[in-house]
Amino acid sequence: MKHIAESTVQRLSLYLRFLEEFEAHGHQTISSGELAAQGGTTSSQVRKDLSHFGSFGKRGLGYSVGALSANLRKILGLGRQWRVIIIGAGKIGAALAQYESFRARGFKVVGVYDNHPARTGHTLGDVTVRDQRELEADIAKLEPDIALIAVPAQVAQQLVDRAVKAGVRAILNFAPVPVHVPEHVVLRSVDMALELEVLSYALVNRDG
Amino acid sequence: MKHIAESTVQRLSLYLRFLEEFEAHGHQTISSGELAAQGGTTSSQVRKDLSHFGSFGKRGLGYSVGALSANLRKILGLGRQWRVIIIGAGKIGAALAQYESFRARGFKVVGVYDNHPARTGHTLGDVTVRDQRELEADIAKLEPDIALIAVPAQVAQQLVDRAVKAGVRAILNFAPVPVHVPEHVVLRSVDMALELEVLSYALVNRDG
DNA sequence: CATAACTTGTGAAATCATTCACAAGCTCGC
DNA sequence: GCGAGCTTGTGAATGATTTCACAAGTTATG
Repeated sequence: MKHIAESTVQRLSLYLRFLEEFEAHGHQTISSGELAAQGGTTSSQVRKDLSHFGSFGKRGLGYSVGALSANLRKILGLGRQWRVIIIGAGKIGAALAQYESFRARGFKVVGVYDNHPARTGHTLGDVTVRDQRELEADIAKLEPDIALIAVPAQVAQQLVDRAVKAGVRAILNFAPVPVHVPEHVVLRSVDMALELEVLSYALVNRDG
Repeated sequence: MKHIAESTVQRLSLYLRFLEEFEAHGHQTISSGELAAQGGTTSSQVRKDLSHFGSFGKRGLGYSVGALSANLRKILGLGRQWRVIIIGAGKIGAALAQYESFRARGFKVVGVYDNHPARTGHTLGDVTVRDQRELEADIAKLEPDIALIAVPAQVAQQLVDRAVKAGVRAILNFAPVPVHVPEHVVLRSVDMALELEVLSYALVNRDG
């Protein structure tokens, strides 16, 4: 398959959410224009995005809400439950461990790790925070697909390295520092401080 | 000034961090290649990014670490302290209220709001959670520049609308739903569930 | 001073993403 | 069954971003 832009994948994920809302409201079909309006994009964009994966609509009618959701779930790999561990049980890590939208979308937190004795042993959601020294053994046992990194910037890279070495294939980094992973590992980052700086730039440089 | 791509602004923000680290290590100058290596980009990219704003380097030598940081801080609008309010004091909102990297970068949390009686009155960092009914009056008084939205998806849009109507000019949305703002307001979103779905896609569609 | 070794700044080229525009297909009403 | 009214899927055009390639400027050395 030809390479798909990351921005396309993000939009597919949004489309799926709107479809689920539509489904809940009992709608049977939806047009590219309606999907576009929700996500703040254009109908052409929606059709182009979907066209990379096949023909899901009916001309003159639109898309079947149920069928398109099913296809998007398949494309996005959401047919299964993904196993997630969280490294770092500070404020952010703890919040993520209990974040309802993860569970709702099939991402199950199977482990939380910290190296601070005051934090281990406590229960967050339905897992107990364990010592970071258990990380490698637990990854071997629990076989998580994804690790969320929620530790201070200075130690983020070394914990990414440990998780990757132990077999994790995808990393979502929340530490405010870029981290590096080998070719075969998928990486994304959420840098909240950076987002604020982009807002700062926009406030100071109102262009339009 | 010609319009600057958002991706450029994000990179500038990263460059600034590296420069500060370099500064702390006592280095005087840095080349575009060294800056690029840190951020996982190319030296051309670094030079092109900076060239939109002026000529900051010396041929043959590189960039003065101190001078370039100062310029980037000015470009990004980080010379001042920004006032931030957080709407929603659940797990995520509470974690954001105490997030050290915000403060470190000049973003000061001046108010936190929730409509849940069990949450109001508690102190997070150095502000006390107040009732959401105080929102409009407080915005008029505190004049925050930026509002972080950390409420459930169903009520995100209405709180964005209230904040905007009361005078907030920039929104950082953490609710897992797209929200809409008028022309004159700056908006960015952090959608953590969506990030996981992009990872899911990448894991299922290993292309390269 | 001349040369070697670097490094910037920047047009031009290449790549990537979005928008346009329209033929083709479907449904409905009569 | 036919025309009117929609809507998709998609090549072509446009627009945006990144990479390339190199002239020009700087430092260091002898």
